[in-house]
Amino acid sequence: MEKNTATQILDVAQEMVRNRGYSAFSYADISKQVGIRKASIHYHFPSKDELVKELVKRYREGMMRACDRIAQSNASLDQQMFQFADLYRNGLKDKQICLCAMLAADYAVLPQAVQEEIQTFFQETEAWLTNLLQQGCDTQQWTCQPEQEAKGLIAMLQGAQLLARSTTDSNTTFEQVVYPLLAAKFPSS
Amino acid sequence: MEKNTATQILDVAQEMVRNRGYSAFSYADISKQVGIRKASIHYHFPSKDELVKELVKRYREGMMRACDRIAQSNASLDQQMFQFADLYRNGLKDKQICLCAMLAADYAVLPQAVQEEIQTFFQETEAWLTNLLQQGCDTQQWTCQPEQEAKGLIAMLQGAQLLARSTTDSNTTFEQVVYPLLAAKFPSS
DNA sequence: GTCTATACGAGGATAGAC
DNA sequence: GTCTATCCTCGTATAGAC
Repeated sequence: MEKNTATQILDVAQEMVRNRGYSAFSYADISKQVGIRKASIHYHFPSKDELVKELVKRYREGMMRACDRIAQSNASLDQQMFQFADLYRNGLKDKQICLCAMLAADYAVLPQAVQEEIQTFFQETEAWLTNLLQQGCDTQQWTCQPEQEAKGLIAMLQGAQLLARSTTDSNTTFEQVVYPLLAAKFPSS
Repeated sequence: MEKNTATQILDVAQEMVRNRGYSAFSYADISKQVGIRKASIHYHFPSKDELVKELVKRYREGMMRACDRIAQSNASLDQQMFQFADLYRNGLKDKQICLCAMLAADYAVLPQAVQEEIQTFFQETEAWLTNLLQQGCDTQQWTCQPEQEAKGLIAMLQGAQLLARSTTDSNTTFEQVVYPLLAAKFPSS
């Protein structure tokens, strides 16, 4: 099954934003990779702002679907923790960081609609993780303050991706940082 | 004592890069704030690449001086830990993140000379922090694997700054994440 | 050192033909 | 839906006068 043009545009745009940020990608860049003219992109996405807003929305929804798949699996809580972290490691392919981490850096230059999507992304992710930690708390597997802990973990995951960018062995860096810490914090029961 | 023009340019440029990133600031922006014409900036910094390279160099050296001041104070190891974290919290004024965190995000579009400066920044910071942790290890105050732990802490600090950007109460967010974690990990002796 | 003037390309966006 | 053609603005950078 072939992807429609709008989807192709979003796919290419996503890769570019994650690599270069909001200000450093252009319709011309997309044009080359998708194989249509600049003007044609405006048919699908009237403005750059619109395009990026749709992009973040799609990304956010995909993230929540991935989280829900984890929650609905039969995995133990600590396994779920690691699967969540894996979302970030797998995202790191080709040194690309999380779309919303990149856009959090670019926050000051984003149109308001996009800023709001970003906020929602982090709120939802944090809420999901808080819920997972709360379960571990309830069953006395882990001692923790779920909300703070959730914020801290997300900070570490996003930060680890950022650091990994400027390192030759990016995957190694990420794993070196993240997995030992998780293993220490969330022992399997 | 008045600042010379080159310093004023760097100061303004630093604020702009930390706010908007490498691609989203221009000579025109600096021009307005410093009060000279675009062309005059080229006298001090022939190209944007040169300017940013100097900027990162200055920032890196300032960071190392700040770290050395901490190390040479009479503070206990855990106090030094908190003072190090404070460098990041204080840097967060006006939601500006660490210059090198921003440029780590922009890494893919940076000229090579700047990429190398960034790498050096993180290497030096990590080395300094590793050394501090090693001391705590040696005196058996903390049990830890200094290198991994250093990477993890820096990741968390940079990540916390990033998250704090897209939050209304940025300082609160940062402190909520960072201080409880430090207090737990590095109890005062 | 700073200015004016200018070159030249890239960026986002629109109009109108097909 | 996609194209060509075009507009206008902004970006980096240079030349040369003061």
